[in-house]
Amino acid sequence: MNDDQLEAMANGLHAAAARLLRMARNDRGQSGISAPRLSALAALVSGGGMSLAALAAAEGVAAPTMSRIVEGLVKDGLATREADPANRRKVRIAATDEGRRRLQEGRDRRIRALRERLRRLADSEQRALARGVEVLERALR
Amino acid sequence: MNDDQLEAMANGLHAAAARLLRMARNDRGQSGISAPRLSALAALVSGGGMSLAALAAAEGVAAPTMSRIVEGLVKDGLATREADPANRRKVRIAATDEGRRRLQEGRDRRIRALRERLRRLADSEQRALARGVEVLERALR
DNA sequence: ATACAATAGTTAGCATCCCTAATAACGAGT
DNA sequence: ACTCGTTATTAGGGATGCTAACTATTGTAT
Repeated sequence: MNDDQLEAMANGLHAAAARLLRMARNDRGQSGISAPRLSALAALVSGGGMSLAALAAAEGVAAPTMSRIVEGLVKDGLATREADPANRRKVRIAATDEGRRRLQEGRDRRIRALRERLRRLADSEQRALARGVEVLERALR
Repeated sequence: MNDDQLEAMANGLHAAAARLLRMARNDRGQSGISAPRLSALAALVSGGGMSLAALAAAEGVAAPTMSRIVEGLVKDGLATREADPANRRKVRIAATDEGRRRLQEGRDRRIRALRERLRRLADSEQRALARGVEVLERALR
């Protein structure tokens, strides 16, 4: 594909991501957990326990920002924060069972809403989109 | 496609959107305009001048929130805010030439970065993704 | 061993962003 | 004129994000 075609595609992707983002933001109120906390919690669940710096890097935010997000998670019983025995400067942050449960609930709700939209598509469109998503995941990795 | 397949696709889409969102957020610092302001400015440019309520609805935020975003845009010379002559309760918000220029710059940079990633894909993948994006736009409309 | 530098987190302070509730200004109907 | 609805702004509270400054711990060099 030529540059113009690639650019048109990039444009469409950008617009679609913005729309998905808005849907996710509007969902935020339902779960009782803000988007940044939910996202950090997801990183903890999928990546296992990790240090603050690792979590901050994974989420693309500065350490102080993550420190406060974790503070909120701990206060709400969704994560634990304990000193690393080997290196007492480090903290080991991990999701609690409650955190895992709440995360699953929130994700389920968002995914379900999205799934309902996808269900309305024709079968050939669904397959085309599935293929596109596969490619997109590779492209963004 | 069955429910499980649709759900897997929704999951992938969700993850990809989160990644795109993060890329966009990290770009924010380059333009000197925050994401909400950039987004509101884009709505003004594409939709022409509009009232505060219309802009707030278009962006999916409450009126007071949009009032402050517009305040920032006006302060930075990116938009104008003037009373509607026909109904003096309303304000007519519009992008300035400078606003249009800055928006274009920011969007170009983001789109360009995305385009470079897409360029690395095989041609068949590019076509598959283009088709997927078309479908996605229809699904989200 | 002591001094100094590097690393890991937290605190402090500032600028948004987002909301609801209350307020101000205007327009329309009685 | 009075009242009610509409439109936008102000007030106030909670989060998120940053950089700079601080504490605590660990590593290194003399």
